[in-house]
Amino acid sequence: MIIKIDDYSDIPIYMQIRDQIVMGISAGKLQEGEQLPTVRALANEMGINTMTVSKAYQLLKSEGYILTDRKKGARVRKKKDKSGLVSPENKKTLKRIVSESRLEGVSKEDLIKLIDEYY
Amino acid sequence: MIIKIDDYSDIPIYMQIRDQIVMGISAGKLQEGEQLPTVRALANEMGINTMTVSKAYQLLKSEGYILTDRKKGARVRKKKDKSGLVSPENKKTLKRIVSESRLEGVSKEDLIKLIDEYY
Amino acid sequence: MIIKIDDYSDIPIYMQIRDQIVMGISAGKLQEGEQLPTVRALANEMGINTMTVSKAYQLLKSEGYILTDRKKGARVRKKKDKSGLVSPENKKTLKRIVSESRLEGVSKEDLIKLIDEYY
Amino acid sequence: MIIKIDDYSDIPIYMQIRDQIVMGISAGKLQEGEQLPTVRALANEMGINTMTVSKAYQLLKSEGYILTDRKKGARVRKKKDKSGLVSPENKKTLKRIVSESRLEGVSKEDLIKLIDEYY
DNA sequence: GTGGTCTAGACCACG
DNA sequence: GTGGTCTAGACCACG
Repeated sequence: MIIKIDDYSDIPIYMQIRDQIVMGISAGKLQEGEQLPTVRALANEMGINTMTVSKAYQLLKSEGYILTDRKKGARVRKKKDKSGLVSPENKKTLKRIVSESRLEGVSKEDLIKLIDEYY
Repeated sequence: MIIKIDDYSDIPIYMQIRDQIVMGISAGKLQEGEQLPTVRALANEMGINTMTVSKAYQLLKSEGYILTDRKKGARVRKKKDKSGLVSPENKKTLKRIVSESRLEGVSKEDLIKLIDEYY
Repeated sequence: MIIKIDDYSDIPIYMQIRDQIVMGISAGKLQEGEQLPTVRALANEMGINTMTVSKAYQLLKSEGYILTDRKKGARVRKKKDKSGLVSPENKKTLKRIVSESRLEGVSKEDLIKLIDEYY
Repeated sequence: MIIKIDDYSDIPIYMQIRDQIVMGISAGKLQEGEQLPTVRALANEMGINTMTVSKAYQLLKSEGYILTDRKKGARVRKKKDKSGLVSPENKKTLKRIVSESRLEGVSKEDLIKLIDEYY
């Protein structure tokens, strides 16, 4: 899996890494149990500091997306305890996106199509 | 329209103001041509810095949501040239939200219901 | 509240800070809503790096113990959503402590007295 | 006695082995004088490095839990000179656990029940 | 070789 | 002035 950083984004690098790994897991590009690149390898490859990658991994760990093993590095975790709910933060953001899109003349159907495409 | 600020949110205050005004317009709470409170009045009412409100208004202006006039103050603008498209940024965010929700066990139908509710 | 770091402890500095703040809150030394020292102030006072203090604060934030406000810095948060449960990690540790103490000849009553004292 | 290792725990493997042997002794699963498997045998059985098991045994020896004999291997030691005291480290940890549990809404009685259960 | 921790120092947006 | 982010570089325990 290739991780692409947008240098001009307002989203911090460690968060961009985190987001892309989460999306990779959801899309099945990263299989359950699959090994992630080591902190050093990813930092090297991306030309960024190990601390930044480490921050992303620790966030993913605290969120339950990955597990870290002293020997084998980080692996994708089987997510248990699924809440079945959209987080309050995501709900707020979703509401904002719907509002903005509506004002741009996007139809409800088009938004649903996007959900359908991304799901 | 009442604007509520969460001091502890990660979203900057000026952006919270901007977001709520956009949602207010989309929801019809703020009608086209309707006058917004002056920067000073809103800042006073909310107990925040005028610079913060000013920043929100400038952003809204640059995005085409409002018009400012030296005499009449700020007014809701009739949005013309609607693109009919979801912005690239919003698409990315939507994709992230769908991914996270999916991994939390949220069904596609539940996400669509939210779109339906917010639209 | 004074935070004391044990340089010889195996527990990382940022975790010692975190632990002492949690205990301070529990003991009522830090009241709900009370302001914590700024990251820089605490780092200066303790003679350590701001990143280390920042790490402690971010952990406390992610655990729901504190809130950070752009203006006022960090404050003790009213903990909602109390689980009413001892965490699995703490249960394991408690079990280990009981086992070790038992082998040292500590009576059950003495352990209960400690609980009583610390609660 | 079976020793289970959690590869993803923050507790080092050698410490997990040590902890489980201590708890095994306390629970009577390992009797006084009973022989422990050789370092090599345990390492083989668990599929881990002999150095790791060796480290656990050396720690147990230094703590007075086991005795090692070139001929007979490692045996559970009769713990003499019991201090009758909870170690300072364990006291600190206990205090932290009580604080965290209290803030989670755990009652003192529930904590005492746990002590009762584990003792 | 692995992740984890820490420092010194810098720059940034927010307000 | 505040917290947040990032770098370059170092050292550490674990295995």
